[in-house]
Amino acid sequence: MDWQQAWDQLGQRGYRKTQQRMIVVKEVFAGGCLQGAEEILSRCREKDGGISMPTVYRTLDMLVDAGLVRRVNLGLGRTWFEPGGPDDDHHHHLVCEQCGKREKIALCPLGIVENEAKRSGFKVRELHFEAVGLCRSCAAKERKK
Amino acid sequence: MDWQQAWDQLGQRGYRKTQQRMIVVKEVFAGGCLQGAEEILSRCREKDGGISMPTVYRTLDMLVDAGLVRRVNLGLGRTWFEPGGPDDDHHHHLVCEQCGKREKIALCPLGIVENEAKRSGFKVRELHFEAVGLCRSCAAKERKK
DNA sequence: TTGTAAATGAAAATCATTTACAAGTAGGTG
DNA sequence: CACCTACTTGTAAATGATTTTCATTTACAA
Repeated sequence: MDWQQAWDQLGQRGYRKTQQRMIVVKEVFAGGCLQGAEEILSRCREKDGGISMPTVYRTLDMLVDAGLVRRVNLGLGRTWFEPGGPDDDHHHHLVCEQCGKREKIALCPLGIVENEAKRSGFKVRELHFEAVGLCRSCAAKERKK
Repeated sequence: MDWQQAWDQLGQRGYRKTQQRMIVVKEVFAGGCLQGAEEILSRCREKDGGISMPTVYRTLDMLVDAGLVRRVNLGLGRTWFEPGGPDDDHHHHLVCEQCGKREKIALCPLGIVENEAKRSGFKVRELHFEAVGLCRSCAAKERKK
């Protein structure tokens, strides 16, 4: 999905088509995975002029609500965003607690979780699934100490 | 493990045995799973008198470091703690985003994640794995709207 | 063009968590 | 036991991401 399709979807949901929102939507869809709000803000400002942080957050909220963007939580006190719905090819990460490097991991337990959840009538909306640890090079450095 | 064993372990690690730390350790081990720092603080104050928030956090940090308590992140802007080491019978949760109810889930993908991670030399230390969604009763209410 | 509900930015508020620092204390030493 | 000193404590302030408030502006239906 490109930003224009997302933009149309927002329109269909009754959101007003403002200049600022368009800028944010464009930038989020231009970026890759795991974009921070701060980073999105500065890219918006660089390329397109005035945008405020609250507007970035508000637009991200509506994109997540609309199922156009995923909110990713790595348990490190910050939130990341990436284009794509919850059912798209979402993926998870190995996060190095030393250097912050993030590696994609192919594995996703969403299916089995949904099955398990179904038993108690629980409806899964978001899956937080990230492994924190040490990447190869940081693990090597650690061993030298 | 009961609180006294944990207490001994802290001693063996060279931590000083202060009144305040003992109170916190007692309370954390008296509580169940997913205790918030705020909740731990107030229980400590109720039963044992003066303790400050920084001391609670500092003690929790050392318990986690010592592998006696787990830090659980549900991606909801807060951190939970529960007695038990990372390798004990740790478990994961279904978290209702509406009413906050948390159900244990038997499933744990730690093994397969470790395998997957090993391929790139990544050493897993902590697994964040929680599903957020709607519990049966909140899902029912949602449908009525 | 106009009215109005929705959206905006600046500044302030939140809220969990952490830090700085002065005052207090555990626990080894003589 | 008295003393020393590094480790701990509590208070108050800092932090940092995110959210709210509110006066001003804007999209868009009529």
